[in-house]
Amino acid sequence: MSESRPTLLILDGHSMAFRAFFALPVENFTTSTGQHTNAVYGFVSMLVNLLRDEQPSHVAVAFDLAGGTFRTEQYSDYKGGRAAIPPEFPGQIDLIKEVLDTLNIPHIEKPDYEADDILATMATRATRKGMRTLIVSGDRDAIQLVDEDVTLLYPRKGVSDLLRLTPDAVEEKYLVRPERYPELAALVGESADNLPGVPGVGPKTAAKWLAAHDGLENLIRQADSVKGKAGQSFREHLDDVRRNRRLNALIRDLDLDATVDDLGHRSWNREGTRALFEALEFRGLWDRVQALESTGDEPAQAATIHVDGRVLTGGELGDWLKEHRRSRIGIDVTGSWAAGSGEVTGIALGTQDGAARWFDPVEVGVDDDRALAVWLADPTAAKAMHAAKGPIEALAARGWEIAGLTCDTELAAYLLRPDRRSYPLDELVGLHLEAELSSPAEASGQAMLDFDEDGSAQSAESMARAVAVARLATVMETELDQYGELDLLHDLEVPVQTSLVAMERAGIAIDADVLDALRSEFDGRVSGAQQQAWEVIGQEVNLGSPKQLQKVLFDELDMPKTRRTKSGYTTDADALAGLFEKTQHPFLAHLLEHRDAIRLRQTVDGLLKSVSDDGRIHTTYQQTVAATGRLSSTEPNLQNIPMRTEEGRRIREGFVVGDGYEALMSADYSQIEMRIMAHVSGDDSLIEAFRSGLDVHTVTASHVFGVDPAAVSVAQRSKIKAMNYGLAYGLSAFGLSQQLKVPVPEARALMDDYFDRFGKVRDYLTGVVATARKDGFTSTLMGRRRYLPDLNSSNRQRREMAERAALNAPIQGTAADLIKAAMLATDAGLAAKGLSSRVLLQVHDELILELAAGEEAAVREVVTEAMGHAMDLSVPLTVSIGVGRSWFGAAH
DNA sequence: TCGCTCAGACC
DNA sequence: GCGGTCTGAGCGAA
Repeated sequence: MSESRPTLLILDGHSMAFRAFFALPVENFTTSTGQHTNAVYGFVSMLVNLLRDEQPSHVAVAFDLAGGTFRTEQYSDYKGGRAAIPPEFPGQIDLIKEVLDTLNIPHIEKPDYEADDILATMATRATRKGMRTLIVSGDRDAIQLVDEDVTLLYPRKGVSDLLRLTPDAVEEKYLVRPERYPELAALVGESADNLPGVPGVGPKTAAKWLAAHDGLENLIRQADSVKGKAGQSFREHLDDVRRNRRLNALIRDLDLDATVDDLGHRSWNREGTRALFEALEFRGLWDRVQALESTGDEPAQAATIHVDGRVLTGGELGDWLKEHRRSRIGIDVTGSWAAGSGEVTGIALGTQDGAARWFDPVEVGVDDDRALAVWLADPTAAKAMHAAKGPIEALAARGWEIAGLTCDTELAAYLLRPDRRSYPLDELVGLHLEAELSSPAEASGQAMLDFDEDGSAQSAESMARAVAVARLATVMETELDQYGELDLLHDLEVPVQTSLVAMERAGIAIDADVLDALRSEFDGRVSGAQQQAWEVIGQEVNLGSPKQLQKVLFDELDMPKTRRTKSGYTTDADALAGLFEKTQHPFLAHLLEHRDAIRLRQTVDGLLKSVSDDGRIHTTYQQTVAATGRLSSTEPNLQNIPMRTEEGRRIREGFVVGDGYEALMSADYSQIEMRIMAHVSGDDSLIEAFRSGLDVHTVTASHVFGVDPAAVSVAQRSKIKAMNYGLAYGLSAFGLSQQLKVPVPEARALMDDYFDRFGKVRDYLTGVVATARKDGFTSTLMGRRRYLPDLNSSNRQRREMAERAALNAPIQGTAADLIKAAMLATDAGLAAKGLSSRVLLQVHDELILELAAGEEAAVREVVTEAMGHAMDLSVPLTVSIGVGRSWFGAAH
C-alpha cells in the first residue's frame, strides 16, 4: 500500500473527547480561571500525535449535535440508560472546536445524524476518490466501515493507545469480516446504544450462525432451522434483531456541505493557536504543535493581513483620506506614552480593504499636517483604534485632538471577555480574523524590499495593524451586538476613554511640602517602633519579613499559632492584634505600630516619586483590567489613598487645587451598591428604607430587630451595617462572625433574621447564582457580562468562590456602569454650560473635580444632576458633595 | 532578574 | 474562610 496516497484522517469528536475526559483527571486540568480542560487536552494531544505519525493530507472532525437523531425517532430508547454526563464535560466540546478552528481543521455536524454517519459518508467519498482513510472513533458502529482502504483506530485504553483495525484485525478480534460486524452486533446487542440483543447469544454463537447461513438476511429467513435453546431465543427476539440491524447501519450518502476536497489540511493560525493554548494553559502542547510545522511537507502559512499600502508621498494625505472617506479608518500609532503624555514616531492609516498609508508625523509637509489635523478632529470621520488612550495622549501632546473614534478593539475585546489580563492585537487578529498580523518571512526582510529604505518593516507592520484594526472593529462589533453589548461599547466604554484621556492629561496637583513633612513624621515613627521592637526581643530581625517574624513569634516567643497561610502562619494585622490581646507582649504593639508607620511612609514616598515636572501626579487608568467593569488606577494607584484612619487621611492634604483653579470638589455616592441591590432585588422594605432618606443602617436594623428606628442601639446598627456591606460580597456566616467578632451561630442567626425581613434580597441572591450557573455568565443592568465557568466546578472551593463572584459581579458591575455614565454626563454638563472646571479622578463611587474660579455653584448643579440621574432606579441616588483646598478638605 | 507570596490600602 | 483592585517587600529559583 503506497504511503504517498492521499490520506483522510477523520475523527469522531464527541466520542474521543469523552474518552479523553475519563482518561485524564479533571482536577489536574483546570486553568487558573477555572475552565476544565482535561478532555480538550487529551483530545488535542491525541490529534497532534496522529497528525505527526500519520501525516494525513486531509483532516476533519465530526461531531454529534445535541438533541435526538433519526435513530431516536425510530427507537426512543436509543442510547438511553446512559449515566448522566458530568457537568465538567459539555463546555469542553466548544473549546475543542475553538482549537480546531485555530488549527484550521474543519469540524462537521449534521442535524438528525450522528457523527458516525458523517464518518461513513466521508470515508465512502474518500475511497471513491482513491484515498486512504483513517477513522478515529470509540464507537464500535464504525467497525462496519473498515475495508482495504479504510482503517479504524479504536481506543484500547485512554486516547493515546489506539488499536489499528484493518479487515484482518477485525476478523481476528470479532470473528467476522467488518461488513458482517453490524450483523453480529445486531444479534449480540450493543449496550452502549441500549440495544438489547438475543439473550444467550454471544459473539461466538453469532459469528458461527452468520458463517453458517452466509449473513443475517439468510439467517433470519432460515430462523426455524436454528437449533437449540439459543435458536429458540433467536426466534423470540427476531424483531429486536431487525431493529438493531436497522439502527446500526451507518448512512454512507449523507448530504453534507463539505466535500472531501474541503478537508485538505491547510495552514493553521499560529498566533491564534498560541493565544488559545496560552489561555488554556497548555504549555507543552504548544511545542508539539510547532514541531508539526517543521516536519510537515509544506510549511504552514497562515493567512496574513492583506495590505496594499506604502509610505506616504508628500501632499497626498488629503486626497487619500477623501478617497476613503466612506470607510472607517483604522489607526495604528507608533511611539511611546505614559502618564497622560507621549511622543508619536509613526502613524499608519488603513481601511478594511487593505488600503494603507504610513508616515512620520514630524516629517510630513504643511498640507499633510493640516489634512491630518482636520481629519482627526472631524467627528464624522469614523475611526477605529486598538488601546487608543495612550496614543491619543501622545497625539494630543503634539496638538492633535481626535474625534469620531467609533470603536476601540481592545475595549471590545474586554467586553467580550472581561477576565483576561491583556488583549494583544495579534491575539485578536488570530481569534477573530483567523489570520496572522505578520508572517516570520515577512518580518525577516522579504517584504522590506517593497518599501523605501527608511520605511522598512516598521511601517509595513504598522500598516498591517491599522488594516487589522479596521477589519477587527467590524467583526467584533457584530459579535458584541449578538450579546447585546454593542451599546456598552459605543455609548459607555469608548466615550469614557475620552474622559480618561482628559483626566490623565490633567493630573492632580500635589503640595510636596505637605507630603515631605508627613514623610519625616512617618519615618520617625518607623525608626522608633523598630528600635523598640528590637529592644524587646533582643535581636534585630527584619520586621518586614513574615518568615523572620514567624520564627520570632511562634518558635522563640512560643505564641499560639494563627491562621495558616500557604507557607506557615499569618502575621497579618488582625492576627497580631489577636495575639496581643492574648499575650499582651509589647513586641506585638511595636510591630503593629511599625507596620502602620512603614505603610504610610511607603504610600507618601510613592506619591512623591510620582510627581511630574508640572507638580502634578498623572495616574494611568486601566479600563480593561477589572473583570467587573470597574476602572483601576496605576503608577501610582490613586484609588487606594488612605481614608479609614485619621493619620492616613492626612495624606489627602497633599492633594491640592492647582494653579489657575479655585478649589477641589469631591462628589460621591452614598451606599451605591446597596441601593443597586435594593433596585435589582425589588425588595420593598429596602427600597422604602432608601426612599425615607433616613440612615439606612438604622432603618434596616429597626426592621431586623423589630424596634423603632429611634430605639436602635449602636451595637445593633453596627451589626446590620456589616451585614449590609457584606451582602453583595457573598457574605458567609463565618465571614460575618469574623467581622463582628461574634460566634458563628450568632452571625448565622443574624443573617437569617435579616433575610426574613428582606426576603426579596435573598431571592435575588440565590436567583442570580442559579441564572449564572445556567447561562455561564452574569449581567449588569446595562448588559455587561462576566463569565464564570467555575460555577460548575467540581472543586468546592473554586465553585464557592465563583458563587460569591456571581453575587458580586452584577452589583459591583452595575455600580461601575453607573459611575461611568455619570462621568460622561458630568463632562457633557460642564461642556454644555461652558464651564472650565474639570474632572480629575475617579475612585469607584467618587469623582474629584478641580473648580475654576466662580464655578462652584454651577458645577455643584451639574454634578448633582449628572450623578443623581445617571440611571433611573427605584431608589434615589444620593450624592454628597464637599469642597476644599485639598482632597482632605473636600471630604464631607 | 523574575515570579511568587504576603500584607495592606481603597471602594 | 467576603467581591474587585495595586503596590512593595522579601525571598527563592533561574
